[in-house]
Amino acid sequence: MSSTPSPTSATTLTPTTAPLPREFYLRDTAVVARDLLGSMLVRRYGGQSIMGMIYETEAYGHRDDPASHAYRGVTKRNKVMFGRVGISYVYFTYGMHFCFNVTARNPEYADAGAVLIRGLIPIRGMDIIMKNRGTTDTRILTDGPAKLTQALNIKREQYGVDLTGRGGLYIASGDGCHDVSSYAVVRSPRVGIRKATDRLWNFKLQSPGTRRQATA
DNA sequence: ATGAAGATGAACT
DNA sequence: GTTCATCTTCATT
Repeated sequence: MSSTPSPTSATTLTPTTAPLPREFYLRDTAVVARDLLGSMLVRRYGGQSIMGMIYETEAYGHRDDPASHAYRGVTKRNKVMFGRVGISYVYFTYGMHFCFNVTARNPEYADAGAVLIRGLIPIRGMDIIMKNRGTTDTRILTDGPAKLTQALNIKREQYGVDLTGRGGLYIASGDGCHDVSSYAVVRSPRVGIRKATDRLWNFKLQSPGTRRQATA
């Protein structure tokens, strides 16, 4: 990923920290995924504050989406995908990694759905992020779904957390931080899955002036 | 009880 | 581009 927005360009202004309201997540999951680009993931614990701007997301649907955890119906793991929207869905994968999603769906036709957060640009709490990640290489701090959970200390305890309040973990509007409208949004097939590759449900912000990459 | 796949990352060639 | 570290979840026996 050579064309992601740079950390320095996003830290020029102070962002708002107002949580996105519940209604934000009561829309088509893919629309929510796209609209989350440019918003802020906020983490507070131990008296410290970490914030990152979301630049890559992925939508996962309900029973009609064979790539989704919700495809085969409710299980102990995925039950929050069928509950209230705006809730944290954290799951463990590959024996060592956590991934972070926010539940979202249009209740008119979907009974489940979630948006996987795949990439952040660090905005605040760089020292804590580096400590949590065990590296000072700013290029690789939060550029993957499991890297960002490690960077923000998101684990099983954050399963089911309400992301619409000012708690220890929430998502805020990015208003005032960065003019996202100046970025292109690139749509691609979802990463690491082999089903439903015709759905372009991976969304990425791309810096202005960067050539759009071919996406099969 | 058991097995296979998996929404991954790091290190290496 | 390849390999491996490593284990939960779910489906099947």
